[in-house]
Amino acid sequence: MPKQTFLNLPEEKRNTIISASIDEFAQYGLENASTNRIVENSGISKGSFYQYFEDKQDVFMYLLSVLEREKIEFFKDRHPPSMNMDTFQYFRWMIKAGMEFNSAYPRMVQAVSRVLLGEGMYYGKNFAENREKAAQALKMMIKQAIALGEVDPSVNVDLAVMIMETWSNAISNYILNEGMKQKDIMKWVRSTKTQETIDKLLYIMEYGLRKTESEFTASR
Amino acid sequence: MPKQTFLNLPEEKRNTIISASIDEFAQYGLENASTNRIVENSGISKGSFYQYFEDKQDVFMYLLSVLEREKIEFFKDRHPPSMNMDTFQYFRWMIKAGMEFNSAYPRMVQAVSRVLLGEGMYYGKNFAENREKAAQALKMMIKQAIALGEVDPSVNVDLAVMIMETWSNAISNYILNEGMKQKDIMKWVRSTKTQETIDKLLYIMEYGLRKTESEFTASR
DNA sequence: AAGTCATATGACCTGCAAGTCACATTATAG
DNA sequence: CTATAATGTGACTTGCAGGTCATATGACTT
Repeated sequence: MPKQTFLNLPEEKRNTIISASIDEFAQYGLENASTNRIVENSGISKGSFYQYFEDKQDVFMYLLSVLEREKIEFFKDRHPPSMNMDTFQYFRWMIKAGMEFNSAYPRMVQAVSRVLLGEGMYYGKNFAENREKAAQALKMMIKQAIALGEVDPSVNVDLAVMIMETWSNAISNYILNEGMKQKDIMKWVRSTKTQETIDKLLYIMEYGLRKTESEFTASR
Repeated sequence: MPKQTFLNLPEEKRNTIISASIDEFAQYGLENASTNRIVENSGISKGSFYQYFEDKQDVFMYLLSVLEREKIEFFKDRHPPSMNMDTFQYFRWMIKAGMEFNSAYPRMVQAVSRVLLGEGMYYGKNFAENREKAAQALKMMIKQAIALGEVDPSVNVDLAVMIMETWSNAISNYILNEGMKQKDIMKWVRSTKTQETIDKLLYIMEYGLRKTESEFTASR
């Protein structure tokens, strides 16, 4: 975590540094990020950097914590529209709310996902707990869904977790990548077309790629 | 591509170098791979390395080409068991044959996927064509499947490609990671249990996670 | 004004990467 | 056996990384 010195800084200066760090991580990941470049781009000296942070991983951890705080804040007064949703409806709500959040903090989310998904896998177990937490929540959800008879009970729970994680990441990545190309990402995410794309993707997760008797219609 | 000097080398020496490179890429990816370490671990001198290859990317490209050659060789006399398979059956056969291949060259596949999936996304467009080729084949397959009424025609083709790529990578990664923990990866991949896991995963891709009237039974 | 403390600085250290090159060794040919 | 071409070598250069530290600046106290 950052040292007190950093927290004492005027907000503007803090933001400049954080912003430069986000850019650096988004472009180079954690391992290849350069403190020298961060320092240059935020207009502070090398020495100052090390008076603020332990090292670049410390900066990243701070980023993570900020993102988490923002997420809690964001979800604080957001609740599923109804109490009687099934697991898939709930998941859909969650994904969509997640996309709303992502489009509110696109650069930060991009930087963090790049590191977590790209290097987190191979980067010791620094982030293991981070993934573990999300996985646990999903696991609970799936167990419940099986108990409620919504998910095929013959599906191994851990496999199901893997599948939902994969889907969640894929959708998130897709929306973020496409969204970053737009001029107004939030507007784009909220557009009917994008929402329908998300619906369709989740529909496929739910019912599969194969054409069946009950068909998805984009209009509903 | 490697220089003639490398190709003139006795096979054994070539293999030592390639093997060291695979280990290096598998552990560090392309960007963070060190020619110094490769050179140490293969017992050649720095100078020799640069008489064999342009740089480490050159080595990796060679690895890619070897893998592709081996794959062509491997699939040369492997054909789907029947002519009247639908798209999903064909995909299933393809995935399973792919897993067979992976378990024949686990380290090489691991190194290559790590680089392609981990860095390829952000690494300029050096590998763009590589992905493009696979995507094109998938796209054809899906278009055909839609034409045959096997896949929901309302599904956007590019989305479907993304989904099948994602599934394919997820399964491949899962099997490779689990497989590397086993003492005999090929035996493990061929085991009934593993095959059933693959079947289940593909079944879910096909019919979705939601419990429906027609249920998958592991025994068939 | 003098003293004290937090903050800022950039030259400087070490370490390791990529890549080069003059020279040594070995193979091949005449 | 000698001359020539091919291959092998590792010390060296350059570049940039992470990280340190003596010194400077400036704000606040008394």
